[in-house]
Amino acid sequence: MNLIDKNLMLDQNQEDRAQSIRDSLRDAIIDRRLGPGSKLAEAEVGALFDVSRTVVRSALQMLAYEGLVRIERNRGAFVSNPTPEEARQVFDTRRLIEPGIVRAATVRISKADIEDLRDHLTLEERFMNERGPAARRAEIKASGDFHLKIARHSGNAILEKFMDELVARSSLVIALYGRTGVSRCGHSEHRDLLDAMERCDADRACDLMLHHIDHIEADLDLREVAAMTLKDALAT
Amino acid sequence: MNLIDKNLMLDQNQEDRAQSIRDSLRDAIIDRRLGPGSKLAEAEVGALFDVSRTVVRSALQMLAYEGLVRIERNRGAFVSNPTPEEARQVFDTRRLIEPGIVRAATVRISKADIEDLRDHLTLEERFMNERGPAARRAEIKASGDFHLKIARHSGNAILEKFMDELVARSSLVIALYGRTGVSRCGHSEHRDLLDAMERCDADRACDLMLHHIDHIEADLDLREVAAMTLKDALAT
DNA sequence: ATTGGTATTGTTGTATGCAATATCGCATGC
DNA sequence: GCATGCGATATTGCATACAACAATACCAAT
Repeated sequence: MNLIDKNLMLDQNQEDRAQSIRDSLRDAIIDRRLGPGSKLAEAEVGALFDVSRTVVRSALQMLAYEGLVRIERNRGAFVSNPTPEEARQVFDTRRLIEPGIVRAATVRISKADIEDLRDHLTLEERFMNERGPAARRAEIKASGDFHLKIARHSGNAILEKFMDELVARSSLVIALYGRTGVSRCGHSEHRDLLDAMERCDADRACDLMLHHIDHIEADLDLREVAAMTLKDALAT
Repeated sequence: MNLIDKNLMLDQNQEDRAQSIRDSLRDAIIDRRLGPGSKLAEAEVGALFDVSRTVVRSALQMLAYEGLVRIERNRGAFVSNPTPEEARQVFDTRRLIEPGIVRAATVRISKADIEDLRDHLTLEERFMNERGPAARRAEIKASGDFHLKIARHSGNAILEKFMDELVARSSLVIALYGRTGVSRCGHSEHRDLLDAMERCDADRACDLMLHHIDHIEADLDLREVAAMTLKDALAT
C-alpha cells in the first residue's frame, strides 16, 4: 500500500509545466483569442507563465507537431494559417475517420454517457442563443468538444489523438474561412446524431456524421485568400 | 550502437539537427536495431551525434509525440513497448484509414509512379528471398515503406503524417508480437493491390488492403506477455 | 540472508549565457 | 520621395551550469 500511495502522490504533484502551457495556448488558439498568424515569442510567453524559454520552447514544438503552430527557423513560432488546400485535407480526413469513430462509439457507449452528451448539447444550444463574440467562441469550442467526446468513447486512444488534432485544425480553418462563424444547423445535427447512437443505429449515425461534416465545410469560403505576402506566394 | 550516418549529418549542415536525429532514431527503432524498452539517455545520444542534450531532448519529444518513445519524468526516454491493446488499436486505425488512402491514391496515381512502386516490390521480394536478420529487417522496413509510398500519393499531407505514425508503431508491434517476423503472404498481396490500382479498380484495391491488414494482424500473437514488473502491473 | 536506511553517483529538468540570425530605424544617395 | 545600405536592437538556436530527482552501492541490524 505504501507503494501505491507514493506513486499516486508523485503523479499528482508533478504536473508537466510544458504540457499545461501547451494546453493553455491550444485553448487560446481554438478559442480564437490568438488568431492565425499571431507571433508567439518565447520570452513573452515565458513571462506570462513565469517559466524559462526552455519550457516554452517545448510547448511550442508540441503545437508545431500537431500543426497548430508553424515554427520558422531563426524567426520564431506563429499560429498557423492553413491554406484552403490544407483546409480541404482536414475535412477529407475527418470524413474518412469520423464515421468509423461514431460506429465504434455507438457500440460501446453507455446510457449514462449518452446522458452526459445530452447535457453537453443543451450547453451548446445555450451558447447558440446568446449574442456576442464570447458566446460565439464558446459555441465553436463546445461544438468541437462534442466531436471529441464521441471520439473518447471509441475506445481507441490513437483515433482520439488524431481527432484532437483534426478538431483543433478545424477550428483554425473555421476562424479563417468561416462565413457565419458556425453553421446554424450544426446543433440539430448533433442532436440527430446522438439520437441515432442511442437507438444503436450505427449506419444512420455514420450517415449523419458524414453529412454533418459536409455542412460544416459547406459553410466555408475556400477561395484563395487575397493578402498573400510575396514570400508566401513564392513558397508554393 | 552504430546509428550515425555521417554523410547524412553533413548534408543537413544548416538544416534542423533535431529533425535529422529524430529520423535516425526513428529508423533505428523501426529497423529494430533499438528494441522496445531500450533506454535512450540524452547524454549518450548527444555524444553519438555530437550535439548537446538540448537538441537530443527535442528529438526525443517528437518521438514521444508519435508514440515511438515513452518519456518518464526524471527517468528518461525509452523505446515504447506497446501493449496488446495498443497493438489492436494500431491495426483498427489502419483498417479505418488505409482503405480511404488507397482509394484516393488509385484515382490520383500516375503510370510512372505505378512503375516506381513495382520497382519497390522487386526490392521487397529480393529481401524476402534472403536469409539472416539484416535481410529480415530490410524486408519489414520495405514492407512499411510500400504503405507509406501509397499514402504519399493520396494527396493528403495529414493522412500521410498519420500513416507515418501508424506504420512506425506497427513495426514496433510486429517486433514485439510477431510470430514469423513478417507474414509470408504479404508481398504477393502488395502485388495484387498494386495491380488493382493500376486497373483503377478502387473498390477491389480497398478490399485487398483490408484483408492485407487483417493478415498482418493475424500473424501476431497478442496474448498478454508474461514478464511484467510489479510496478507496471500496478500502473494499470 | 534479508531488510532498512543512508551516502554516492548518475541522469534528467530548468534557467541562463553567448553566438548567430533576423528585424527595425536611420541616414545617405539618387 | 523613394530606395538602398548600414548599424543598433531584439529574438532565436544551442550549449552549459546547476538543482532536483532517481538509481545504485554500501553498511548496519535483525
